[in-house]
Amino acid sequence: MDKQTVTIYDVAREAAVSMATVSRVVNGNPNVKPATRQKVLDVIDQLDYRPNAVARGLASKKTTTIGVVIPDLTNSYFSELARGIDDVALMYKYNIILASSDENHDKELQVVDNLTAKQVDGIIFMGNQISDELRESLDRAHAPIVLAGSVDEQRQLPSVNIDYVAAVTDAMNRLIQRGNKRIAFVTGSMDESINHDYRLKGYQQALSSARLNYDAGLVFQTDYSYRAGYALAQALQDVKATAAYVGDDELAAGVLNGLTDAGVDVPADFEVITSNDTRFTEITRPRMSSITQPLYDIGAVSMRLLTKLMNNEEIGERTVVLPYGLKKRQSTK
Amino acid sequence: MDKQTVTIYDVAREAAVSMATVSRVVNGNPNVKPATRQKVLDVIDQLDYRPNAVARGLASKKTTTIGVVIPDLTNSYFSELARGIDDVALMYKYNIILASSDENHDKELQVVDNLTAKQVDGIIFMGNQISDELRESLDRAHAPIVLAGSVDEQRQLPSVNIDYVAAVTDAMNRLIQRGNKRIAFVTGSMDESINHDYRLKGYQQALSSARLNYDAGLVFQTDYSYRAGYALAQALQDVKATAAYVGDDELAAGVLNGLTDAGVDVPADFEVITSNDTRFTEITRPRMSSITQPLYDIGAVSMRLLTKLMNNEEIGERTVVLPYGLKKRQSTK
DNA sequence: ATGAAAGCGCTAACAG
DNA sequence: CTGTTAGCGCTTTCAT
Repeated sequence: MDKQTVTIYDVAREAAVSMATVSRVVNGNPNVKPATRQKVLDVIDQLDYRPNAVARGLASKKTTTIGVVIPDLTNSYFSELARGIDDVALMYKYNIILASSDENHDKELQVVDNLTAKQVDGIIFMGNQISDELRESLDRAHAPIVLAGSVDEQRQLPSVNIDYVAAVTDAMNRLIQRGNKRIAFVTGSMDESINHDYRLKGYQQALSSARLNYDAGLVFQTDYSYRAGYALAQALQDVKATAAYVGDDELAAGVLNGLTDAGVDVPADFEVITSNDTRFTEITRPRMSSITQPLYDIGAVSMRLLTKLMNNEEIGERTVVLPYGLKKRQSTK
Repeated sequence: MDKQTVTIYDVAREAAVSMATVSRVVNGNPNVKPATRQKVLDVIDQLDYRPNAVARGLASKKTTTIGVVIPDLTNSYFSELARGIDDVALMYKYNIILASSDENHDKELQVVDNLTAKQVDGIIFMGNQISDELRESLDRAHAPIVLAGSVDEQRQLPSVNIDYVAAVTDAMNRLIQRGNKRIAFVTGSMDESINHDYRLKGYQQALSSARLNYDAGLVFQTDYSYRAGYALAQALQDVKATAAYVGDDELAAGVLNGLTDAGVDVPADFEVITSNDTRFTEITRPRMSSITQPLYDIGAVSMRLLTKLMNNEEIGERTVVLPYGLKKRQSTK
C-alpha cells in the first residue's frame, strides 16, 4: 500500500550519484555533465521514478498549484472564464484547486483560508463582493491574487475585466434610440459591486443623457437563474416596461421565454439585451442581442497576469481592461 | 516574503508543550488533558497559527485532496456532475484538483500522471474511453478511482451511472410507438464506450424489438456542440429521418434549431429526444423531451463512494446504477 | 497524558 | 560538475 515506492534516493543509489545530482537533472539544472545526466535519466526511466510534488512543495515552498474560487461552476459565464484560466495554467504547468463559493460570503472566506493552508502559489478570484474580511484573508494567503471578470470597487486588487459602465451605457443607448422610455434593469444582487457600482451606473448615465427619469421601480434584483427570469414576466409588464437590460444570459433567457409564454412579442413589444454573450444567446428563440465580451480571454489573461505576479515580473498595468462589443441578434429591433 | 510565519514549533514553545502535543490538539486526538488543550488552543488563536497542509501531506502521506478529471468544464452535463462532486467533497473536507482532459486521450494520461505526482488521495474520472494505457496510469496512482457518469466497458473500475442501454431503449420505444420508422442516432464519437457499447446497443435493441431495420446511414457521429448539431439539419433530412435520439443536450439544441431554421416543424414533422435533461431542455423552443438522470446525485454518490474507498470501508456494490426517467416536453408528439 | 526523536521526499546553499 | 548537509513543517512511533 505504499503510495511512493521509488524515491530520489533510490535513483541516486542506482545511478551512483548523489541525490543532489538527481534533483538537478529532474529540474533541468544545466550544471550536470551530459554523460551523468544520461545515466540518471536512464535509471529514472528504468525505475519509473516520479518526483513527489508534495515533498517538492515543502522543500521549495512552491506548490505549482493555484486556487480558483468560482461562484457557480454551472454558470456559463464562469465556466467560460475557467476554461481560459485552465488553458493558461496548463501552459505554465500550474495545477488548479477549484473552490466553489456559491456566491456566499462565509464560504468565500472559508475557501480562501483553505487554499492558504494548501500553500497555493496564487489565487484567481471570481466574485464581486470583496469585503474587508475577505481582503484580510486574501492578505494572509501571502500569495498574489487576481480578479477575473470581477471588480474590486476599491481598485486595489489586480483584475481583468471589460468596461462594464461603458458597455451597459452602450446597450442602453441602443434601447433608448429605438424609442424605449421605460427600460427595466434586471440583475443579481445589488450587494455585488459589479451590479451596484458599475452596471447600475451605466444604466443611470444612459438614462440621464437621454433626459429620462430614473425609476427605482424598474430595477429588479434577483438571482442569476433561468427560473428567476421566467418569473419576472408579469412584474415587467406591470411596471409597463417595454425593454430590459439583463445582467446574465440565463436570467435573460428566462425573461425572454417568460415574456413570450405570457404572449408578449419579443422584440416587437418588448426588447431585451443581455450581458455575457454565452452560448445561450444563440439557443433561445429569438436569439438574444448581447453585450459581447471575450470571456475565454478574460480568464486566460487573468492567469497570465497571475503567473507574472508569482514570478515577481514587472507588471505594466495591474488592472487590464479588455474590449467589449454589442451584438445585435433578434431580441432587439 | 515568508509564506509561513508561524509554525507548530512556535506554538509549542509559546504554550510550553511539545510539538507532538500541539499536533494532537490540532488533529483532535483525545489523549490531551483538557487544560493543556485549552492552553494550546489559546496560543493557536493568539498566534493565528494555520497548519501547513503540504507538510502535513508529506508526513502523513495523505493530502486530503482528490483529482477530478473532466472532459469539458463548459458542458452542462459535466458541470452538473462536478457540482455534486464538489458538494460532497466539501462535506468530507477534501479539496479538488481540477484537470481538464478535453476528451483527449494523451491529455488524460498526462493529467492522471500529474495528479499522481501531486499525491491525490483519490480520483474521480469522467470520460468514456478507458484505454489500457490509461488503466496503467490509473494503477500507478495507487489511489482509488471512481468513474462518474462514465462507463468502463470492462466493468473493472467502480462507477456510478444510469442504465444507458435501457434508457435509450425506452426513448426509442417512445419514438417508435409514435410511428417513426426512420430514427436517427446522433451522438459523439463511437470511440467512446458509452456511445458504442451502450447507447447504440439500446438503439439497436429497440429497433429489432420493433422489427425495424438498422440502417448505418442513420447513425451520426459528431462532437458534442451546438454548432455540430445545427449543421446536421440537412443531412438528417437527406436520409429521410423523421426523428432523432441525441446523446447530448447542446448537440440536441443544435439539431432542433437547425431543423427549425430549415423550415422543419418540430415535433409535427420531426421529433427529437435528448439525453441529459440539463437546463438546455427548458430553454429551447420547443422545449426538449429528454431522458432524465440525476446528474447532481451521480456526482455526489461518486464522491461519497470515493471517500469510502479512500477509507478502506466496506463497499457493497462497486458499480452503482441510479434511476433514470423519461420526460416528455414539446419536441416529441 | 506528554515528550523526544526519527523521518516523509525533496531542494538548496555551501563546499570542493 | 558533483557531493554533503541541513532543513521545509508536520505526523508518528516509542518511551516515560
